[in-house]
Amino acid sequence: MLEHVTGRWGSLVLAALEDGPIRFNDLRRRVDGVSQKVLAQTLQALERDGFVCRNQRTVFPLWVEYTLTPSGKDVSAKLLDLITYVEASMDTVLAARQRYDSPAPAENGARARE
Amino acid sequence: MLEHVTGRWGSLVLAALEDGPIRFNDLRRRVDGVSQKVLAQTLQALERDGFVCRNQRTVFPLWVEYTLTPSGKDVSAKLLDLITYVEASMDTVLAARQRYDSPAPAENGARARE
DNA sequence: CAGCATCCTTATCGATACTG
DNA sequence: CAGTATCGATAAGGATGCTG
Repeated sequence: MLEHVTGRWGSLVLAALEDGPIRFNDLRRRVDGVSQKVLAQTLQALERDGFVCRNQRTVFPLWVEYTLTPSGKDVSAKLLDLITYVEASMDTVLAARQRYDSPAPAENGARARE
Repeated sequence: MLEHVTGRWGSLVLAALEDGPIRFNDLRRRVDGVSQKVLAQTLQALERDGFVCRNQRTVFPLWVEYTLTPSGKDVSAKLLDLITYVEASMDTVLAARQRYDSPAPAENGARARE
């Protein structure tokens, strides 16, 4: 169940829902890269868990909009906090990766723990 | 890169590292269900991203311990906030699932519970 | 102890086509 | 528009055996 919210798509969908009600295809465009199949699955899982609310219009023109439930908002806020932090750390992370990927550093006086 | 920290194993590993330095096999026991292969992969990804620090003892008895870096601590804290909230919502979520999974409510007049 | 290499089984995802 | 159904590719994950 944690994976529903922390997983790749779950977190992006919850984040995208932050800005209010949104319809399926708009959401799909917003969450760039998600296929409609996966988006449907993700939304169903989140709805089942009570984090998003599905609101269907049954007369023409018909559409479905999704919103966050109260607990969905809580989760989404915490998620966004995390995502924002991680995005802000991008540069640092990329630098860390280069250090990690580059050839072994020269030996100076410092040693690993003994 | 976000998936490294939000993914199933990444988040659990970061959360497990909250309590301070821990060795590989202890970590493996702590993060219940992770295989050693996946744990090694996860740790490498997190180390590469600069969220965890690997500290290897090169003399006998040899072991490796992992700790959170400063940014790792930040991420871990935010993650733990989320995990704690989600865990606390378990009951609510399970109830929501039962509602979702139960047979469709009658369509005219008689409504399920609303 | 920590971790790599290999094989093999699943789960996940994308593309496509079709329905209410 | 908002999905469902099916198929095939591919990536993730487990089991086992081996190494510094």
